[in-house]
Amino acid sequence: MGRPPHEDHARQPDTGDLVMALARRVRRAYAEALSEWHVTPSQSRALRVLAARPDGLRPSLLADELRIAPRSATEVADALEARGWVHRAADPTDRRATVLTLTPEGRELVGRIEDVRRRASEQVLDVLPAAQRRTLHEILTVVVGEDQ
Amino acid sequence: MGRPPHEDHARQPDTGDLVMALARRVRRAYAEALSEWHVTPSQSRALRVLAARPDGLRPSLLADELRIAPRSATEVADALEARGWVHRAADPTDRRATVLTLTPEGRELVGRIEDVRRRASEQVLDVLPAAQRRTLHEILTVVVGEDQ
DNA sequence: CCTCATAGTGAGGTTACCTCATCACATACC
DNA sequence: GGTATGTGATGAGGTAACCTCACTATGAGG
Repeated sequence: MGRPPHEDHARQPDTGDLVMALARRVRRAYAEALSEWHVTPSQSRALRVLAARPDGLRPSLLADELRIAPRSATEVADALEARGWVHRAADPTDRRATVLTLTPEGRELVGRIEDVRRRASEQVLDVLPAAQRRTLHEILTVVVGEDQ
Repeated sequence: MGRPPHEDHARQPDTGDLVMALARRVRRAYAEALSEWHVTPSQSRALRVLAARPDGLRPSLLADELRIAPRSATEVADALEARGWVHRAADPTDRRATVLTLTPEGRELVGRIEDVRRRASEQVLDVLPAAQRRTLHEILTVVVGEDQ
């Protein structure tokens, strides 16, 4: 009963490996850029989501977007509020709920971070000629574009 | 003093974003596969490194390969030893040092995991036609191939 | 042999998550 | 309109996977 391919550890990385390796690099470059403003990666993700929702959103919805537990979204919101980047307001339509909005300082920061982040990922992809970079972008759009 | 592009939150994700999103998927698929054997991702990374070094290696070198602190490599080794997948032996050439080697069970497990892992990443990339998948692989090889 | 570097590890901390329990409020039902 | 049941946020407490710092045992060079 054969399962032969165990033996060959002639390790040619598969595409999944490569994706992971590249992601690690982007993450590193990004995190380094972020550390300048003392923003953790998880905070920056939340800031991005909030920036995309100018009307604000509830912690529970933030949790959905970040794909984390509601309780964890509260935590991220705590941190961002403590830094003065988000504001908690009572939801007028539901007195249990809270609405998170970026403060002006938060919005300002998101703008700066966004620039830096983009630059970080460009830097990693710089080794590619423009045509390949475009191709990569297209292909990735297809893969990621599936379901949401 | 212009910094105009802050305004356009017409969020077209950049390539870095896409890479991260894809990596998240591969990671998810992989982690799910791993959970079947109750192996954590960090353990699986260490197992892979050990499998590539049949002569065994010291915790400090494992740390280098995994790009984590030496102390953390000790921890991973502890966990793997407790599960019976690696063995700690005294280094005959240096009495301070330890050599980590996979046990037969460990080697067996690595083989199985490797199969599953490959399958998981294939599953994510399945949406691509073969030609694009090949192109993706090539491009990623270029980007990642730079310095190790 | 004495100093200094190195290998591994104990102690204790951090980040970013988690679950479970609790409380206030909302909604549905009779 | 009161009661059951659900939902939003959060307190309490836990975990994985890292980290730094301090310590011990050993090695290596002058």
